[in-house]
Amino acid sequence: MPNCDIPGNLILKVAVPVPLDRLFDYLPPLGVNVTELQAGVRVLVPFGKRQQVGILLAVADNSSVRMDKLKPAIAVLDTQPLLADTDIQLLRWASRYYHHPIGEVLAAAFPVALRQGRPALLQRQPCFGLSPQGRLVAPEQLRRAPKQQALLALLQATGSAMTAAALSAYKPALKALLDKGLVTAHESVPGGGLAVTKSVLPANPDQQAAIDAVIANLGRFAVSLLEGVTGSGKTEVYMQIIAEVLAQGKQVLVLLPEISLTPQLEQRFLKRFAVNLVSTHSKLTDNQRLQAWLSMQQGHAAIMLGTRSALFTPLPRPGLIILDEEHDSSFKQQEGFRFSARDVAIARAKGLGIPVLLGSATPSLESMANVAQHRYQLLHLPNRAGNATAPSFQLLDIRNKRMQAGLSEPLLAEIHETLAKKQQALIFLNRRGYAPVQICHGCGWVSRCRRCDANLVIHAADRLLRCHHCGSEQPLPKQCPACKTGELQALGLGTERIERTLASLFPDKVVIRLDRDTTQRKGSLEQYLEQIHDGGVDIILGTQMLAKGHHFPGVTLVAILDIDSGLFSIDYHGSERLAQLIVQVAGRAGRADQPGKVVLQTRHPQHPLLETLLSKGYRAFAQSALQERRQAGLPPFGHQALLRVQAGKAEEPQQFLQAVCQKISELNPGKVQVLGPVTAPMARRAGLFRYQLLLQSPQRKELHHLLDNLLPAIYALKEAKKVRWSLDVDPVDLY
DNA sequence: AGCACGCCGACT
DNA sequence: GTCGGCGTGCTC
Repeated sequence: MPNCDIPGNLILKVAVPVPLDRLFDYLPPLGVNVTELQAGVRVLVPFGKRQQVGILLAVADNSSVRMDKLKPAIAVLDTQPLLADTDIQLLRWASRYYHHPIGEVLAAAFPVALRQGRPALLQRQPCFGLSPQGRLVAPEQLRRAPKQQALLALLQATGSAMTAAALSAYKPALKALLDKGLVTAHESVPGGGLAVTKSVLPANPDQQAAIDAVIANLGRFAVSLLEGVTGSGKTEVYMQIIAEVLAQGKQVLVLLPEISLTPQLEQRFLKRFAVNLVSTHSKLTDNQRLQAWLSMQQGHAAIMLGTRSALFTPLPRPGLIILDEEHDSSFKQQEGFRFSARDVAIARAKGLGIPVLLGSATPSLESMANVAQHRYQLLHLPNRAGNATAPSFQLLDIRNKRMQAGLSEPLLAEIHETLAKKQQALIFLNRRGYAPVQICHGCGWVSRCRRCDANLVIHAADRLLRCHHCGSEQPLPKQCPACKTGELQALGLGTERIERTLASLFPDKVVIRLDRDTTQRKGSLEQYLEQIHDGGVDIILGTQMLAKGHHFPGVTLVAILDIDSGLFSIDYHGSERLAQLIVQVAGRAGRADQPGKVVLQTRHPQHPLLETLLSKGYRAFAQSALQERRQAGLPPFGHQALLRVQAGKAEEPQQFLQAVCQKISELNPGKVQVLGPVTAPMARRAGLFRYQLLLQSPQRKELHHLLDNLLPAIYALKEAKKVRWSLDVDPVDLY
């Protein structure tokens, strides 16, 4: 009955950023020539009682909505599409693949300012960069960059000789390039010209092979995995490939897992490349992010450096996508539109017909499997650059050993020895706070969170008990809240406690703690890193963040205090993460003249994971872990989707998942396995009861076919209205 | 997700 | 008599 043709009327099909997986139809705004409207422009539309900025996806001559329900759009906000058709197709594909509403998926491709309807206006003003000398330079100096680029192209085209005329036209650009070491001037040639060549920058044979392999792929789709140990010179490989892409006049997108790594790489790139470079991350203002996005979208910038959300930046001259530290789980968005930036980057490159370069010292098991199946090309950098030797590992069996606050005596001896040689020690413990729980020795009371299935962590410096899951906190009790008489004790270890122990054991040494609590203040991490590099620190202690990217050349001893929790994780990703963590943390140590030593404290020295990893290396570990995954039918050999639910009363998620299971059985899922419903590993969090249902199939197609039919049914369930639910396709975290 | 409407308890 | 609690329903 609905489908009504409206002769002579054209209908706008608009994606609106609301959690409803459909398009909304509008009449064109008054006075707008509909035939000139293109998909990819923003439109301001009335939506219920409010206004929304939507994206026009199509103009049609019919609507399935009754004519009297159609409202005219308020305004068209752009004269040109902000997204290219290939990117709209990519986003529509991602919406289907992740089963996430199209309007929200499209919104994720835009910087906040554009989502709010601000004009897509590129300003020239707020761009600053670093000069080769590391000084902040103003816009005029940066504006020279296109000339430098043109000069490089000229040299490429004409060989080496520059005429006197070209020399005078490009004098400042040439000087800049000489300063950067990108060109070498040889001698004067007759007529007042100059012989200039592009410098051959140093690359060892492995690096050169990797560079050549990726350059050979330019202009077509291919995925390369650059497996390079820490210090093997991955960045140099990236830069030489980027130089070639830039010489071809194309753009490069570089994705990184963490904002703390962006400035480092940005400085190296700015020193090297004579082109406009922009970077984007969450510490920038909305307008700064808008400007970075627009300068890429309008082709002014040639390189964009950014985190996950930068993936969708429009590229009018796409050349290459690089995704560094590809194993890092922060490439998976963990809320809302739960996409994998790695997987979507590959889909995007395929659509654009360009190569993707994935880099890691510890590639994900998925990528290793793709190499084995010849879907990805493996490029290997097995050696550390500059003769640096790989660190040696030592498993320290701490069973029945005397410990001082988590530090065994042999480890303390190692630390003493290292400090005596004026070298630095790095100590890793992935638990912040003073102690993970407080307990009453008299009555057994424990510091439990009232809203979560978790303990309150002692934060001694703040004199607080704090929940790491919901953030609630209370003053540190001085007497037992239950029996009032028993002695309160701190149970277990956190970085804060280790810090105190180290300070008392090494009173004349400088100990620095790096965790979320000490680096919350903006710029404090950078300050600490500088202090460490200047050598004013003897012991570096910290969590996760030590494992990522930063190199500490003065460190020769690395200790991981507790690896056992990773050995027996409930999530099957645990062993992969532990192996990556061990190799990554180990990579922080050692330099050319001083090989590093890595000490792992464990009560399970015979654990097969450790034996394989330490005696045969990461690749052998990955192979055996993949073998286990294959036997268990787990990813990447099986495919998963996780339905999570939470609500204020325990019955509501239960009833919801029961109804979902009923629907699944009606839809006859074939080979799709249904695991659950079960309570989530943390059954209650922030006062909400949490449950989940895992769907798994050996065939991706079958799983997605089921989801295609199941999702509309879930939206229609009356039980769905009482809960908060979300679907996670290819989950990397089963919590 | 917002934002309405709508029908039952404690306040000026 | 109203203010406001959050259940249910809709958004072209």
